[in-house]
Amino acid sequence: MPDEHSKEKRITIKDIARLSGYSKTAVSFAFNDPSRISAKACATILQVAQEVGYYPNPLARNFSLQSHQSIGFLLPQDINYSFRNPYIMEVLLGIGAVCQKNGNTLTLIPPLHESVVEAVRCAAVDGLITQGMGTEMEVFDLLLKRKLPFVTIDGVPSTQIPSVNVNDEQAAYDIMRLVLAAGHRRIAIGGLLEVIEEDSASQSIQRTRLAGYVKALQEYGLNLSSPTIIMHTCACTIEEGRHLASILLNAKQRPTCVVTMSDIVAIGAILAFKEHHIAVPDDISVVGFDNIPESAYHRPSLTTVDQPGEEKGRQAAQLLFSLISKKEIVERHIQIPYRIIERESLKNIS
Amino acid sequence: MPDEHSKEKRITIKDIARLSGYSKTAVSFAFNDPSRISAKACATILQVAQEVGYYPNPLARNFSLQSHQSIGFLLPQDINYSFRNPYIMEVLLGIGAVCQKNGNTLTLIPPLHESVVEAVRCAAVDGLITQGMGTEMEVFDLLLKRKLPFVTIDGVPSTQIPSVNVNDEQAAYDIMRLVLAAGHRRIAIGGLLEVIEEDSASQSIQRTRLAGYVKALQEYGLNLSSPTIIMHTCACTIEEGRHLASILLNAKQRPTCVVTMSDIVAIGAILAFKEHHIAVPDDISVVGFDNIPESAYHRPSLTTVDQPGEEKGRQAAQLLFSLISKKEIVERHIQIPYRIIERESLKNIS
DNA sequence: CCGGTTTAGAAAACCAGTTTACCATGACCA
DNA sequence: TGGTCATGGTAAACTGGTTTTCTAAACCGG
Repeated sequence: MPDEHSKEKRITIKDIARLSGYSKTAVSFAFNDPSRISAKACATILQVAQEVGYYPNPLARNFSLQSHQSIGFLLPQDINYSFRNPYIMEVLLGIGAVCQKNGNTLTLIPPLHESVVEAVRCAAVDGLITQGMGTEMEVFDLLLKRKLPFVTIDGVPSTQIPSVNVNDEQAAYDIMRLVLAAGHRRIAIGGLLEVIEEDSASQSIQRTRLAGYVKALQEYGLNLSSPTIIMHTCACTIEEGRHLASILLNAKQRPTCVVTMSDIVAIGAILAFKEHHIAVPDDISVVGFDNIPESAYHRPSLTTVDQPGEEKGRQAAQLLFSLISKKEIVERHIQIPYRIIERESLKNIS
Repeated sequence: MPDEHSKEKRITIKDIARLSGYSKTAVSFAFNDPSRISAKACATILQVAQEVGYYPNPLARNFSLQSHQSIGFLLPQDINYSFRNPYIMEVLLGIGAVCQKNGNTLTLIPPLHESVVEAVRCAAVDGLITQGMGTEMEVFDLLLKRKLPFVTIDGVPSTQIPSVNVNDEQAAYDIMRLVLAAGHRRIAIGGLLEVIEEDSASQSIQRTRLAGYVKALQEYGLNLSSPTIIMHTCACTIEEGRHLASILLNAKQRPTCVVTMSDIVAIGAILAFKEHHIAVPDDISVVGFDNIPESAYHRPSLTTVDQPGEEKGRQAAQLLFSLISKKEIVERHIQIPYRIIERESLKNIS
């Protein structure tokens, strides 16, 4: 007898029905709607359940109710990528707070077998939130086909897809104007810039921001092809920020300011500059995007765009729960205010 | 007609069976074990499924398989508490990486109706990981009753419960010795110290660490009742760290060193000291525990105990998956090495 | 050409709840 | 005394898959 409990079966609602002398229905009501049965019956059933340690099986219950009591957060890449970014943690915190309030859990959905689509197919959630996804039509099509409600954060606006964003183009415009007004003309831009190829099928928030940068540059007679504008693709990690900086250090003509699309990249860049004894902002200015908490404490503190991640998460989750419960939706496209935060990392050189 | 699709029912395996001319069984095999049916049948079925956009319902599938394809992370308190602590994020990252590798999702389980027990009852997961929970017997009893595999991180060791820890007592001893060797005798200790009341029913990791502190203190002829030792209860948040500092500022005899049980608390304290123009470490030393990434970047950098959160998460998750799959368990109590990290925040005053 | 094995597929059981539809019983009332 | 209604409870249907068991046909060697 290798396992003395091998015969032991899980206790089910049937057992409680048998033990208490009532029906399955009665047991179900005892747990879910006591008013449907007499107080005596309810007490008896709960008593029996208590004694044998029974509680309705969550899996069966969810199946029967056709609900998971959980919403998902789709990780577009490897978990390392998202979790190392404090901005995303802020977003997650906001989402989590709403989940908690609504008695739901929050399911983090990493790519399955390296595939986001596969993960979405199998996602056991009542709805989900994406962050930073461009127009990955395969994913969205699948979600629509599965009739799974979803909300995008930092996705591409102006579609039928419910979204939460700041006005990214305007924010990008504002910060680039600030940079230009500070006298910078040799400017490096770091972001996921493969989108630059004018392939309109691959929209993304980075491109939206780029449009804002361009608008500002044009007011100063510059554009992305100007010889003093350096563009470099760079994912949102601290390492990529370091890498970006090292590239720029070796550039023939070093830029006077690095405009990044993420604070974490900006901080990575600053760390690398420091290691090479390039002073920020005296030798080179750096600006970010997001305003993560660290940006205020960091030395030098970071000039950046404040977008409230927690608030975005909260709003997205609230919208998602509205969609799930088919409540009347007031507004499917939520825009959160942003603020330009001027701090130490941008120096006026004019 | 308010909803033109109101009649529309979800497509099920039955529909595909009917449309393809095969049985439910065949359809199931087509998706899960194509070798059980002919290539032709499989192709036909998948073709039909593709056309109508069918994919097995995850909820029903999980129910049938009696598996959630997900493990849980139990948030012992409000989500704000955990998510604001980078150490816990490190742990989560480690857990998440293993989930991703195993094709599972990671479910964050906040308290349900303010109750952790209730949350555990309803948790739709195959197993779960707790962090920083003391001997909350109600929760553990419930888990055992539900036969839900689980692993504790930073829990109380020396029980039958699978656990992942560093040697907390030894680590606490080591860092306190370092503090004492640096000449400090007026020492404040910040942690969840309600456990000090000798109520052995309420064990916790904080108490384990306290034992290590006491051991070191005794070697210098001190103990927790010595007039120069100040104890103050303090949860693991940056605000509590600030609060701790403000308390100490008003103490009759200010300590020369603050020993905290968490870097986040240490950083909070340093921020508050700074605001009151108390220099760290010149006016007062501070040491932490965890060695979160910020501790290295912070000014002053933090003397602390390095415990690899990500590694702990990874090990715990691996252990949990072993438990779930009933694999032979090599070791149910994993101890991870720690290191004392000497940096700027502790000053030698002897 | 016969008996045994393999293969392809189908029927039915199973997972563990919730919910609908219905049936007693007794009270109340005309 | 018969009709209506409220109460308390039950049987059966339903959620949508997977898996076991079984059968018919194909295959195969002697």
